[in-house]
Amino acid sequence: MGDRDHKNLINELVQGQDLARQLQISLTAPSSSQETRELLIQKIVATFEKALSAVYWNTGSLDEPPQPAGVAIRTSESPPFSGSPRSEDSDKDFRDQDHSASRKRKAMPKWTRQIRVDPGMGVEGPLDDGYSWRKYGQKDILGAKYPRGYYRCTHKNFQGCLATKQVQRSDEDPNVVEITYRGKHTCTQASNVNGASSSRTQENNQEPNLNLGAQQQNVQQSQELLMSLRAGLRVITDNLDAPSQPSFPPFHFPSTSNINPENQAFPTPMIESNIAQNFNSPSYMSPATSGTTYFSPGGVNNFGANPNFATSTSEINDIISATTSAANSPTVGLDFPIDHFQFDQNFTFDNRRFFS
DNA sequence: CCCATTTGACCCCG
DNA sequence: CGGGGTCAAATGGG
Repeated sequence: MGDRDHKNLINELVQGQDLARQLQISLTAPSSSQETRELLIQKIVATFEKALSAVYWNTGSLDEPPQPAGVAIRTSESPPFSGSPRSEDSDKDFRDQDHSASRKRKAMPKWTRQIRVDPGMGVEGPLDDGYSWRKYGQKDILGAKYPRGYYRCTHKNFQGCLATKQVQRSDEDPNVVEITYRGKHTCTQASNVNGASSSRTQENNQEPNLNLGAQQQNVQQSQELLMSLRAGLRVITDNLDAPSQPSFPPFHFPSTSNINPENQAFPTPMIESNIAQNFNSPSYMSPATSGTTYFSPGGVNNFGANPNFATSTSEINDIISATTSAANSPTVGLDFPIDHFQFDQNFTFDNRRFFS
């Protein structure tokens, strides 16, 4: 798979190296602010995330051939998909699609990682992650003390990005959040950097390596259009949505068929991170204690690091609210400090443990 | 007014 | 059946 993946991997690593150096310099430079450093760190972490995910995807495909899931290749796996267009409205269709979708989902590789969030310093970090997620559910899990939150890529509808993640706080260590990712992001995430007002402008950062194909851009555009159309229309977006394949190298899809880009897994990076939410532990924690954070990598092209937390403040709120809700306190201020997070070393990939 | 989250209902799967 | 995951109407915030 990829050459391209390989390249991306290397690029990420190089990038990370470069960022680390910048950080190094920054540390000795009195002028640099703490903020700057944090930003660098964030970027570095994002870089690692991307690199790791690239590795996961690749290894997954390599190592787990047997697995139907096919990590990387969808072709094999999903039987015949028909196009799955989705129209949001028709439930029926939806459901049917879901079936197929569910299959696909199952097939999709998934990996879990634990992130420890220590309450420590207070930096508020916006937790941004390069991806934006929309929460679509929360459930109490059998043995778990904390509820599990379900998130999916915000762009799912328009770009067909099937990436989802589940966030759950660890029972034993409240500071640890377990995040399970499924599916790869196929969407383009724009990160807008400073934000100017809501610009919809998406700039593209440079990053030569990964540009999305023009097609993707188109996709985005269409997406935007759709967005602009308010709910109400049910457009048949079927055709529109699925976009993504263009730039992916490995295979192209026979164009004729519809689109279902979705399932593929390809090599591209993805990742992200988020926040933990659910904290409602009975035992309430002092504000300081729980933090959740996370960040994540950027989408396909940008590097993730954007400092902004545009992603979803709501998540944060959720967390907070969840946390507090138990206690019943009205929302407290937003932030709590998130300080730093570190990854635990374990990753699991489809049930397998990846590295120590 | 718009939209993400909330939350209970619903569905699928084991 | 029951658990886990998703949907979708209602809710609340900006």
